[in-house]
Amino acid sequence: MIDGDVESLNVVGFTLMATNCKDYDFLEIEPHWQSFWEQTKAFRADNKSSLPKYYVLDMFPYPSGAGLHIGHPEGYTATDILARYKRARGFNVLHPIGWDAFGLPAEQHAVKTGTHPASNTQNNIVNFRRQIKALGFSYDWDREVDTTDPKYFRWTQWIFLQLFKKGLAYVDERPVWWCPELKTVLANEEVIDGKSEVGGFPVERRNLRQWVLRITAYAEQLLEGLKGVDWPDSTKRMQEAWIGRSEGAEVLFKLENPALGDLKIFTTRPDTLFGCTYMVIAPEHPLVDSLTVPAQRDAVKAYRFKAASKSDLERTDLAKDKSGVFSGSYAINPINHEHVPIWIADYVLMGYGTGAIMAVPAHDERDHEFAVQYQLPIIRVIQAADNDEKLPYTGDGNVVNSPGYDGLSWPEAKKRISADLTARHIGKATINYKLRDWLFSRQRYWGEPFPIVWVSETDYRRAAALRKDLPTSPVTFVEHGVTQFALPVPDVSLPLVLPDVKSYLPSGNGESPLANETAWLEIWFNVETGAAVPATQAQPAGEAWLRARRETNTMPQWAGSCWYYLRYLDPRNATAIASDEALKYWDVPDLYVGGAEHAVLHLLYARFWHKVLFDLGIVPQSEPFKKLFHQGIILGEDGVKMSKSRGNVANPDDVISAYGADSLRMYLMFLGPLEAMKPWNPKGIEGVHRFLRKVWRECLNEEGALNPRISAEATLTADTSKLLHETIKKVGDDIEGMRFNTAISQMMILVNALQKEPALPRTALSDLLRLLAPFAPHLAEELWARLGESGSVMTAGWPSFDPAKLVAISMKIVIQVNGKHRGDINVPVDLTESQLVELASAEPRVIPHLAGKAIKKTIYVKGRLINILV
RNA sequence: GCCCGAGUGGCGGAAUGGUAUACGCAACAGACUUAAAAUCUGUGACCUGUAAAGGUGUGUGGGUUCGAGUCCCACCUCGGGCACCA
Repeated sequence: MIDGDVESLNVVGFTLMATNCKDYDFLEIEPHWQSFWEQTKAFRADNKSSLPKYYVLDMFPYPSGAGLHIGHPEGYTATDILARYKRARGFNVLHPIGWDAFGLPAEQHAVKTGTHPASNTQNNIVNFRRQIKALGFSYDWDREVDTTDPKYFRWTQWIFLQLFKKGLAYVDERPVWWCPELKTVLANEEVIDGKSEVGGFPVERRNLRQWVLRITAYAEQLLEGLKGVDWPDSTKRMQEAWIGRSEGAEVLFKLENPALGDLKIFTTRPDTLFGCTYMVIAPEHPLVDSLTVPAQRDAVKAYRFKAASKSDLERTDLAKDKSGVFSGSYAINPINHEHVPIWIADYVLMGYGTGAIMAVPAHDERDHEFAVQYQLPIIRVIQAADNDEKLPYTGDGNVVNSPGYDGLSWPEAKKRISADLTARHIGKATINYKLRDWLFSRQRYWGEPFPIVWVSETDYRRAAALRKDLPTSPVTFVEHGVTQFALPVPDVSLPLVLPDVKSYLPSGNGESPLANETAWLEIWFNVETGAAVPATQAQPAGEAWLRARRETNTMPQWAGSCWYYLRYLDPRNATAIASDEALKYWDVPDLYVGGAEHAVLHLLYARFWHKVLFDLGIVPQSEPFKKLFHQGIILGEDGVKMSKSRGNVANPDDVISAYGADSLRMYLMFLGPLEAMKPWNPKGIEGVHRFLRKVWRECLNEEGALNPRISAEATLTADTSKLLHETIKKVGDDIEGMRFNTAISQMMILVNALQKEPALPRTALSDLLRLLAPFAPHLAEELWARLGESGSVMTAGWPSFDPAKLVAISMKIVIQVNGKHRGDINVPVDLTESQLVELASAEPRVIPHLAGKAIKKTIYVKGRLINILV
């Protein structure tokens, strides 16, 4: 439907029209109201509004062929309740959905069937959309995004170009899984026990040309930014551990052979420098060859070969046994001029620090294990406070055996030694991170193509003269001895779409299927317009035309999901990722709900991109997700993770046809705390379904007409009236605190009480339906209309409670004697403590416990309990 | 190994340091019905006791407190994350 058509629907007439079913026929009611919401565009969010805004975001799904998993509606129901609640509270709510639709399964499907992954993806999206709409979620469907839509990924490519121009993207050789039999690169999940998932062929590590993003440049900011966000502590800690900041020092060790220069090491414990008895360098360290003496050459060569053939996984699997080989060379400890042997061992990683360490076996467990195995000396330099003689000792203590520093506490010694090394120009305090740069390319078809072409050095110079937007230092890669230069396509030529290919199989030489599309690949390229013609044709006339080869890598699935929350703000904008006004008005999501499995990667990558966009002045804030919440996993009936092979999968479609979407929504929320892991119980849904039917019967009689107990003049009994106000308060508080299970319990308690009322005021039911509407919106709409209320229940606002009604005239006081429960009494609220003690002491159950004893002390907790100590 | 989180009826779970087991499921008994379904009412931790009542109970053992499921210490079990990070 096109904007503006809404008027012609005669919205008012439609609104008042409920179904006329006699009993709770959810199969008729739910589609009816879904189509009402859709046709009236009831959930459209306006980018201009005087209302306060509320942006609530779901992690958008990957539209798999299996359809919606029961875990999807769990989180989606939670955010939908909040969205509907906030609307009722007068907020302009943005609640969008979309599809994270690039990815491996669609590509594998294409390889198998030969059909374009786009068509399979679209089929899956149609199915997902149908399922999500059947749940009655209040998404603004005008803002739907699809990461595989060129109008969307145009901006994914554009953001990549901003990173590229800022010097945050580069090309390097990186190891990937390679299957010689299949002649293809495999993803981690396609490798099972060292064999390919398809066919079970052996796989190996092989270096291939990859795009890498310099996320390490943002390590400090990514760490710093965590302090200000409202996230689960465990997630923050995981990101902190992933970034892995550690403070220490780089120290230069001179080598015995001065011609070889210095060996630079990183240590977090410069205070233990006197305890260094040997050095270790990684097998990949550039100095390995020159440090290896002739007598050790064969042993080192064999060791290096063994280490190289090990995957990262194997290297860490073998973590228990230390292995290594002596190089034959020595380094000189700069602080005491001792000569220490240099070993080569794979427990030192080239990718961390400097790939070389000073080993202090007395105070490091790994060094100690290694030293024991190879009989290397061990020197204690930290004395344990309790004189613990056991080594290795990694606790606190004072420095010993360190002339000039003895007696200092280790942090003090660390400071002093670092300073002394700095002064002598043989070391300096440094910070290291575990965080690695982000491998950002895949040798696949179904991903965003890189908006990059490769040209010769001469052509790059010509391009640089015509273009002002190239990075300060060019990105290059040496292939077959020739240096290639990466040239970005002009922004105006985006999107760079995927060409159709004859086969979705990889090229066979480690490149994506795109490498086989010669006409697309080898081109004459216009550096100013981005236009291209196949290189087989004659070179077009003009300065701007260069000979180029397109980049054949595509981007990983993360790319599209790194910024989708921004696109929702202004999804049809053709000139920017979103307008400045939209970015300012909606700001970042007020709440982001999704699985904890994304605690590190997605959330870290998206934060990285956001910070880059912030530095470029494109977004107005430095963190994308203010508040984050993880929903727990829903397990199968057997208490085990749902999986097809176990046959314990619950299908939302089946549940909807048996009980309705409202029951499913209610049950998912009633199951337990949203963040908890909980088993699915098909019987349990009966309970919430009965509750909804009970609500129906409170409103309507068996003929579907108004329940005769309802009238405008009726009043509730005092207790139920108080309960109604308590419920209004509690449901609101619980929704804000995301405690949906207890909100539902409270509504059940209220309805149980209403059932016992002789007469029902219409206002009480109107309040109840407004409380229920975020949870069971279809039923609430239907009953709202049939109760004769005007408009949609969603526009009726949130009911308010009267604090005065919450105050009781009498109170129940629990009596304790010596902390033990001995009954309770109902007393007026204005009773004093001494009056209360007097009354309590006279209670038949209490008397025997006080008999013959003097009251020593009484403790009165106002309105709750009196504890008498004897 | 290290870092988190969690252990409460037959089950899912509830409980600002203040009546442990709300709400729901399952079960049992009863009402309505020719019958069933639906609906309604009631029962429900353990030990002693006819009962009234008393005692014991939130993974185990200690502690703080007038009072602990809740706070502190140690341990056990389960779940999640990380894993030679110098």
